[in-house]
Amino acid sequence: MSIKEIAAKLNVSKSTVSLVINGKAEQGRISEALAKRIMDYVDSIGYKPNALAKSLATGKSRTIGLIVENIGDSFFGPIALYIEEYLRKYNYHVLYSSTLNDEKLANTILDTMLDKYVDGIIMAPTLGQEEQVQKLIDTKLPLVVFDRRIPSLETNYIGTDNYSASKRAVQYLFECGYKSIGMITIDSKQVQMLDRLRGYREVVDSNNSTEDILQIPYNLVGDSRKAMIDSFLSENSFDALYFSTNYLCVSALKVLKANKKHKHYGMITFDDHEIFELNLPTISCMRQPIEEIAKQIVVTLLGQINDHKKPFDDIIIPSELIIRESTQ
Amino acid sequence: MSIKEIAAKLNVSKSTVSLVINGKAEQGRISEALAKRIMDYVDSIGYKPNALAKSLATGKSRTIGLIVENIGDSFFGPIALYIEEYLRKYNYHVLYSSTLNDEKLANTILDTMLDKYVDGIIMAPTLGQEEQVQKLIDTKLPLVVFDRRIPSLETNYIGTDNYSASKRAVQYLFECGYKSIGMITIDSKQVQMLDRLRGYREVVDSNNSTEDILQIPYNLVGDSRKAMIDSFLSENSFDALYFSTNYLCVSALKVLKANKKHKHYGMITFDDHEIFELNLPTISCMRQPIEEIAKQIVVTLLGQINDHKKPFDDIIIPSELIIRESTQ
DNA sequence: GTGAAAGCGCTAACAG
DNA sequence: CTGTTAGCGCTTTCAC
Repeated sequence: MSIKEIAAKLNVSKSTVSLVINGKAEQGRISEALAKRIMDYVDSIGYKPNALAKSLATGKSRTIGLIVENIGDSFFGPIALYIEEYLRKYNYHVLYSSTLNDEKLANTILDTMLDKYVDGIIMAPTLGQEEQVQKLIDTKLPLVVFDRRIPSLETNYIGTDNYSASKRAVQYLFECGYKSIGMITIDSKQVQMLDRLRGYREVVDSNNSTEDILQIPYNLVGDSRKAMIDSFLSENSFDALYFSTNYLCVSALKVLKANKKHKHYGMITFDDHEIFELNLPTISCMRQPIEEIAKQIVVTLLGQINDHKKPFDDIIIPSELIIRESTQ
Repeated sequence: MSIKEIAAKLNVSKSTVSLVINGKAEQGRISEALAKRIMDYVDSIGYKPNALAKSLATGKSRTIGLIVENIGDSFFGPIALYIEEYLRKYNYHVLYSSTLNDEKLANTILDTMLDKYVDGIIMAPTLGQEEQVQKLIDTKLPLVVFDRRIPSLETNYIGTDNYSASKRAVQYLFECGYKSIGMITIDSKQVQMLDRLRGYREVVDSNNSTEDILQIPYNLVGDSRKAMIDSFLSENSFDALYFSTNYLCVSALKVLKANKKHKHYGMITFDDHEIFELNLPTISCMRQPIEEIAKQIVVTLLGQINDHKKPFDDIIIPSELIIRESTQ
């Protein structure tokens, strides 16, 4: 049933029906009686406007594009859930895509989202997307970048305090009495990873200790990754480990479990994981407040949508040190 | 830039441009020279058609609605990732929503997806959605139900062999020499849970053992759930435990870790979880082949989209018994 | 107070 | 071979 048919049925014009349906009866100076008659009929047949036609006419789709690295992982999955929940409150829907850190794919995704006329985009960009994202910014489409900043770009950003949280984590290891701390991270130019690395270096230096860093290629997974970690542990003699992200720590736990020759290390990692509460020992970490991040993302995006000239936000939400058994 | 402007610029008509752009130059009997001239221009200005307008005109949105319980969890997250990847190959996009098992919310979500004119829906229904889903089926919109079947409905379904996999799991515990097996499950009418329960009961009976079942309310989480498990363990004297799903097992592991008075149980659970490989002991499970499930969902949905009269599929993908240390 | 009409950008039948 | 035309369903301005 379309607005046209309703109009025909009621012997009024399309525009009258449209105005009433959209609560603009007053402004359209429709008589109360007519408005009620229309509303009653509309309700009785359970009419639903065609969102597509509406979007085409208004230029607003009430859909937000969400581009993450991997919707199935323990960081982006929950983030996506919260984002969806907050957006729903404002009657927005979510079109999502995972880039799997593939720059080409990420750009294709961005293009198709623009085709679909989303009202805004939330993204954790991959490396090498500067140019595309700059173009996106130039279109003035409301945009929020999160998790991984692209330093050269001026836009809204929400993320955690990677550098200082990293410092706090490593400093805490020293305070626990560990003398020599190895770091395992991803061999990536992603800013948040570089910041975490920088934090580690500074604290190690200021404690007059020596750096021991293992950088693992991003796409090296499974056994090859474990093998790298295994030999890193064998060839060095630190007494504690710091991981730049949770899945590296999980890999290391698997290595430690499989190869009993390794000693016990003090351990702390960036990002929490359900495993860390159950492992023996339980694992200390710097936890990002995921729900808060999601909330700020939505608030910032809606702010931009409602006022295109709003100055960009740059919101840093501190991570929290969760102390468990691995740092005792 | 719109098709109209291109037409004006090139002094041809809109329809000519439209045909060429959609690769229908031949069928529209456009001269090769003209087609090339149009394509060259279109490429040079990087023209992108407005997907909204196209959808309105064709009635196809190339968007699929995905409705799950929780996009952030360890089952639906990865499923969503794979579904998206397969769908992308066919140039479809995904509009997703999490129901959090709330029937009202689930129905609202369904409604708004229909408004957006999705070309098909993939859903794991909540309880109490029979009526709504039946209406959906009546609309003939391509639909695939997965994970949780609604027995009264005739439509496409993809899921695992809950009943027989459950039997295999429990039987395996008996074969390992355990005599008395407790089951911890969700107090839910969801078919897959009932099937798993039924599998347990039958095997326990056929082994002349006794049933010991703890049914936990779905929305009881955190400490209250753990408390229930704790007292269940204290009040009974089985030597092995069977869990109907992974997060219940995770809760139990936390209880066992916290309360050292409990003995060691043989354990097996439905659904794998990254934790199970790392726990001490590692946990045996029945693993659902997530990628295969996602693939079949997409294949089935696309089949239905391409041929509305295709008979419904009902595909059961067997789960796999993963034997680890907890059953030794 | 109400309705006619133009327009959002595209498709597709049909006429030349 | 190519262009005209009439929609898709809705919004919104402006004239009556």
